Amino acid sequence: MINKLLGKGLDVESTKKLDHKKAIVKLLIDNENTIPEICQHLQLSVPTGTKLIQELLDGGILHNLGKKDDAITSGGRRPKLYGVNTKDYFIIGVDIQLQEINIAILNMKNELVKKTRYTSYNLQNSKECLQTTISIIADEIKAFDIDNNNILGMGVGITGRVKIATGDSYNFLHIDNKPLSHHFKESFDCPVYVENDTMIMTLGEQSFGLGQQLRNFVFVNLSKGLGLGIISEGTLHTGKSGYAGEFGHTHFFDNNRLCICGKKGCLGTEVSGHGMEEIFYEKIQKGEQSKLNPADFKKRINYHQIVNAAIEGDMTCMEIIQDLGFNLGKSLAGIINLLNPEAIILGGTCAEAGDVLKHSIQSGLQRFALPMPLKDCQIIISELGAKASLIGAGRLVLNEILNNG
Amino acid sequence: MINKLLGKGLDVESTKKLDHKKAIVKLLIDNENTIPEICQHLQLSVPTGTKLIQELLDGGILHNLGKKDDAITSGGRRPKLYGVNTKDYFIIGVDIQLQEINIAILNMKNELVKKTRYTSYNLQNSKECLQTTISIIADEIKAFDIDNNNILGMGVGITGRVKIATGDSYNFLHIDNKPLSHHFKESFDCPVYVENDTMIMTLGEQSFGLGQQLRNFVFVNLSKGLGLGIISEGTLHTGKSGYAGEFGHTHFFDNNRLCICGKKGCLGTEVSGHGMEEIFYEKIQKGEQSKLNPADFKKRINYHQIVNAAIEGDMTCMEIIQDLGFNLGKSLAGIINLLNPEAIILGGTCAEAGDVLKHSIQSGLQRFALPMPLKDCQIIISELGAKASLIGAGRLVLNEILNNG
DNA sequence: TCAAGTAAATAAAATATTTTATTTATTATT
DNA sequence: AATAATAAATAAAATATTTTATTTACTTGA
Repeated sequence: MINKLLGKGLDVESTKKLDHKKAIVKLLIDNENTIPEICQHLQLSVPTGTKLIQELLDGGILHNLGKKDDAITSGGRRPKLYGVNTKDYFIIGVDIQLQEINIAILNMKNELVKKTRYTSYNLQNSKECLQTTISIIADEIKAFDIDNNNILGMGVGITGRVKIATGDSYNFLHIDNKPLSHHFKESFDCPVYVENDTMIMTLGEQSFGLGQQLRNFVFVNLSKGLGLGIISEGTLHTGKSGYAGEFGHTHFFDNNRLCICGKKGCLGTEVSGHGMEEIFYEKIQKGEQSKLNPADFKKRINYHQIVNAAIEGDMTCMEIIQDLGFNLGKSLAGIINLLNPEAIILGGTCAEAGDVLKHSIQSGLQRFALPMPLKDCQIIISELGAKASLIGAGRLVLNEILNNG
Repeated sequence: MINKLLGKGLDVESTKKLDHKKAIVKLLIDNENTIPEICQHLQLSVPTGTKLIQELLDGGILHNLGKKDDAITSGGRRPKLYGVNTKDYFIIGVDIQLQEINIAILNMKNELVKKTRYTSYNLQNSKECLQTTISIIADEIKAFDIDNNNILGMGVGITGRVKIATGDSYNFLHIDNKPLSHHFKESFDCPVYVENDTMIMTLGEQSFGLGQQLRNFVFVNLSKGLGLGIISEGTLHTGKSGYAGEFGHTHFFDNNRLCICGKKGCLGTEVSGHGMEEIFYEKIQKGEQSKLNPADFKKRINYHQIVNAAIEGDMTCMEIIQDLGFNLGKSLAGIINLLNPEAIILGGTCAEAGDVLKHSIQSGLQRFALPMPLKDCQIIISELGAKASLIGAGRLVLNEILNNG
């Protein structure tokens, strides 16, 4: 699909030309630009740049956005602005969590056009679940009424371990011993890329706001579990098999809590949504008071409720968040010493706790990180929130089709 | 200098042509190659490749190495082999440690031609020490009788925090508030690049043997202190200011040992050469026996002696190494979970302990790392040993002059 | 409002690169 | 040893790209 848009028809185009075209599109995803700017950026002469852009306009992938109206100028002919076509081609972003699934339609600027959240979802490693998942996505695509030819690709973020090279999700939807991407490709007939949720959120942060400028940062996904995404020298660090970022299983506590990984004392046994719930119930058992009284609820109280109660000032819940934050800070101190990042971006559902969490993390950092790298590192609460995964999924597709596709 | 060799004379050469030439030289540093191979690798046609190579031969930077004699062939004209000129141009590698300084002459293949070790050296942050250092290096250059025009550059690895972008070493030889690279440039009149010793050793490992093939690995510099170098997705991770790798200051112990960083419980208080010495004396004080009897030595017993005694079977010293190894393994388990590296390369002077160390590290890893990433990761003892810094220093210079210079 | 100045876009000329064809060198086979 | 097969190196023709010059479009300031 993308190759047709880039002008690769029956006659073979040189790889170099194709690479240049991809580079132009990649550049225009994040910034509208003029011909001279584009040419300077790509080290091309204006005539060749113009020719390539003309071909891309003919292919329909780029749009002429009219003349640039710049307030500050020293005179001269006003250049035309070019940008990607945001109206005709789309990417499907899918975010598969344990108890919900989010589906987005993104345009070529990696902007969310539509986003739907299904909360009555239950992720499992079964054929039925795969079928349900596929039909939910299919319905969403149908509802938006896009021609299949206009779908550039699908990006999928899923919890658990994932090998991006093969599109294999090991923990969930691993059916018939085939990669998840295989099943999705069969159903949707477009390029499909699958990644771990934390990785994809990290990509989302990288393609948005502050993250764009940062060559080295760390994204903390504090949800039911605890994961970490690393942007190292500008690229997502995936490691040999794509398993990087399993921060929650660092040995940290001398506690006796058994982790899902089979070990004891993992950071994630206390520093995670799951850990918050465990600790909450222990506190209640010990007789501590909270506005969240288990007797008032049919279901087990979950970490979302604890976070909200803390925000509203509930002392017991606040304590839980603050203790968690301090320990997270203590452990992130090691990360700061190790990676000297420019920022730590706090994301995941627990990041909604906001300043309560941030300040306790900072106390932990202050105590345990080296002063020099600590000074280099900002602590930021993610502005993307739940959108991070979907934007990241879009970015994953754009990266892949414009690098290798 | 390098630009003259690359053929950049009075007439301006295009950046693209220069980039191609640099890419050819970069390729030929590690492998001798034929024209067709080079052209395929760089996506160039044979005629253009041939032309560029001819120019590089004229410039004297490349050599024709005669016909390739390949045992396995399907017939056909035998191609000529080309490689970098290893006879006329050199790089100076300098490795500055607390109590010794090593100076090497390297050829363009990043091979050690000559190596000299000065053990009566004492690194300090004084003008005198800078003067001594400069004259030691100058003598070494004079002794080898190289024309200054034939020195491509100087790479310097120094202990302590270093900002490579400016060549600033903060802890030592920081004189007149000017970067160390400035002082060296003044004295030696060639490009000078300064980096932290662990970083430069990591580069050394990357440019040698197994390291060349690895996209993700971690180098452990276990000497007097404990540092870590990270190759992430093929590039050295330096972090925002170049402070990355301060693994020794991760909070790890509940001990009361004060670290030089001012904190207590740092990993390096026990897991490091310095820590080994402290623990040794505590054991002796407690009445434990060892073939190393402090009464027999005038000077304080140092970690080199402890490592050697352990190798020779001394129980007390063996215990020290094994305890250290287990704790190092436990802490590296976090690194394996976090980075999913293909290998951990053990270097630094303590790595001479060899299998005793390796096996105890592996017990720690086995207990605390996640099985999947652990399976991905080999534990290797560095084969370069003390040469790592010098080879890394050479690689640093080659990288810099062939990327930006 | 009109020149003078500035910069983008286009056209023409000059280079550079690639493709294709040819020649040369080497190996394998008869 | 002669010939066919194979692949490198070179030469010639075909493309592509860049440089330079020219034209067009817009801004500024008299």
